[in-house]
Amino acid sequence: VRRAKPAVPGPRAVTLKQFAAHARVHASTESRALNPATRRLVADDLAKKIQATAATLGFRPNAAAASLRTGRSHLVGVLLPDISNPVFSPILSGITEALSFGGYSTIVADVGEDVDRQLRLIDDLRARRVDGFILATVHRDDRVVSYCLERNIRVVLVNRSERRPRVSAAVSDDEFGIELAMDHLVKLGHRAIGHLAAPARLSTGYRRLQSFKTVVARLEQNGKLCHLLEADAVSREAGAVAARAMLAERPDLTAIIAANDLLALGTYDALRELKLKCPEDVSVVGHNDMPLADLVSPPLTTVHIGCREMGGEAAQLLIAEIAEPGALKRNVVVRPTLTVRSSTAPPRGR
Amino acid sequence: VRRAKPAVPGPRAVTLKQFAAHARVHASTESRALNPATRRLVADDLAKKIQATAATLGFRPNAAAASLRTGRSHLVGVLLPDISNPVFSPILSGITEALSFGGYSTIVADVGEDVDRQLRLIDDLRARRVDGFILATVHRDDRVVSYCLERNIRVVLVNRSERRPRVSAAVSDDEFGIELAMDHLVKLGHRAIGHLAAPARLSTGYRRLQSFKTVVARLEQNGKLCHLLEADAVSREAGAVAARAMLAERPDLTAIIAANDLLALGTYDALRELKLKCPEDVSVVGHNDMPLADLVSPPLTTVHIGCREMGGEAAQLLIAEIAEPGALKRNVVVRPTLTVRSSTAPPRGR
DNA sequence: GTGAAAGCGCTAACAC
DNA sequence: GTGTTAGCGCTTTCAC
Repeated sequence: VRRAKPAVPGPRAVTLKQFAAHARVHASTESRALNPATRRLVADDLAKKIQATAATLGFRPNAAAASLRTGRSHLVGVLLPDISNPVFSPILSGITEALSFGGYSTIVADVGEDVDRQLRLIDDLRARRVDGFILATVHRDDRVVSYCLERNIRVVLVNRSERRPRVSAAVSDDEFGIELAMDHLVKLGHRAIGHLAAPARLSTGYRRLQSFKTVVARLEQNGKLCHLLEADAVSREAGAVAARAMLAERPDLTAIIAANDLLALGTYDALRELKLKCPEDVSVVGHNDMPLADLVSPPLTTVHIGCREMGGEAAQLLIAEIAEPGALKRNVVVRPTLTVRSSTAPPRGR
Repeated sequence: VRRAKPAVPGPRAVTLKQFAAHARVHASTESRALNPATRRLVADDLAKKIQATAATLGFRPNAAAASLRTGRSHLVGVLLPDISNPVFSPILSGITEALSFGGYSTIVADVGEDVDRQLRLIDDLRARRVDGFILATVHRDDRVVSYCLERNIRVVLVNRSERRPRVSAAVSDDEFGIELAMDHLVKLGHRAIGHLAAPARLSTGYRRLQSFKTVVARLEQNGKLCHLLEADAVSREAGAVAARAMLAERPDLTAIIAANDLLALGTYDALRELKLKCPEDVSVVGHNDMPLADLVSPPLTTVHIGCREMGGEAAQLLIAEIAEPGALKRNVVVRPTLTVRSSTAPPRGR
């Protein structure tokens, strides 16, 4: 951190005291009238009058002073692994909407996968006395979560979750999503299906992979027809690398289920290189239905997740956690659906 | 705003005073050693020792208390018109990176186009004593900017700018971008070119449109061959509506320059409906080169803007503005390039 | 239902 | 170069 110039202090704003004097009431009364939690302590008509003048004159009490006094900030930190992954737009949008409805502002940090950086950011935001965190970054066994738990920091998870249910989380039903994808492909006639998994350290990678195995077993078909490969990262590039490797080893595959849309797009890249056509030669299914998934070529068949909804649920979970830190941890699971577009078709020769 | 439950206060953390006692120094010395701006007031070895222990024990002074004392918060508010527009990912990423390097955290608000909502959010964040704002929302004549100027709030603009140079801004060279697009199409042999403009209340809409007119005039070609239409909004849907109208009126157009990528994607939708092929029947050029522009079908030829860089520049401008509020306003213009992909080709019959 | 007063934790002017 | 002290603006206990 570099601090270039000594930053001139901003203009001092009107204080509660000044404003109260103007309205001919005591600062305490003013404070009580303006705070939703204490408003009922003030005579109803007086409270209304105070709120009205505050609204018209645009007076807002200094949040830093309030925070110093109360130990709470109405600020929430959100840690994202990769803001340029379009799937986080609707998640973030759902989070901020629900939080702002609850009176909270959101500080977003794009921290990447580096756990030490994540920890540093947690400390930065803790110095700001944020009331809690929403993590979209967690591994199945996450040091950041441990760190928060040890320090009594309120935290919930979104999209990804941990192996152990130590904290509340809002996630999609990963197993069911893969079932939807598999059912769809099997109905189309595919038998040699590959799964391009996300790293197993991520719940989305792990659980979708497990589900794939389960479904393969349940179908009682020849498991050898299917194939598995884990990508090194969640990105288009990692998807391309993994898909290339998978198709090199198993050129007989007629369909690939990617653990998410970015990996699916990487698969597109690999297919293009290999001069294979999608869906004619290989069908591809994604996961998440991120914005623009309908516009890529071919439009991507993918497991649709209600991301805004999931973000909103995570926000609610955090608000509940802040209100009652000891309460039981909850797991909110949103049910995905399959959005069929043009990247899937019956296999060649049918 | 609803406040559900009375939110239990978080655990009180270690104070500067306690921590100073632990290190056997006075709180003032501790404070000075920990603050980059006052570190030089403390004996060098002592400062180093204090910083080291603070780092290992993870001590951070309460930012709310510091903010109350200094009137500054090292918080910046960023107002976006539409977080789900992928072009804002790299802009935001550039902003937060540069700001965090300067010691600032970022509060992002997705406020839409509603000016009253924007004003309300400005007030919310002002109550938090943010040190300044970066606006990606402005109109060519913007009430929010006026509001900030009247109240001495530090503010800079990104991506869009105002008609008058009242505040600093980081923008792309809109005129040059259109020139690049036009040159490209003309070289391919197009003569009947349409421009799908963004709303003229936005600088990007206005300036790209003006540039289109200028270039048409300069080419001394038959201006009547060209065509203009302004979309109602910056969205794929508005782009589809406008493109449909444009092609209904002028079926002879062989190319369309959209004022941005979302409008270009809407144009794709319209072409698909009309059973016209891109680029065979109609070439399309976008603007911004947002993430995934290379993956849509066909891959979009578009004016590439260094969005991360632009966001970073905006952050620098705000940091300068905070340090020296009276200083001359600056306009940082990043120069775009043309990224040619597959949505442009020579017109039919050549 | 309203007023008085203390104090949250920090920084910066001042004293030495 | 370090210590002392006052006070930023709010909330909340207590008194009335």
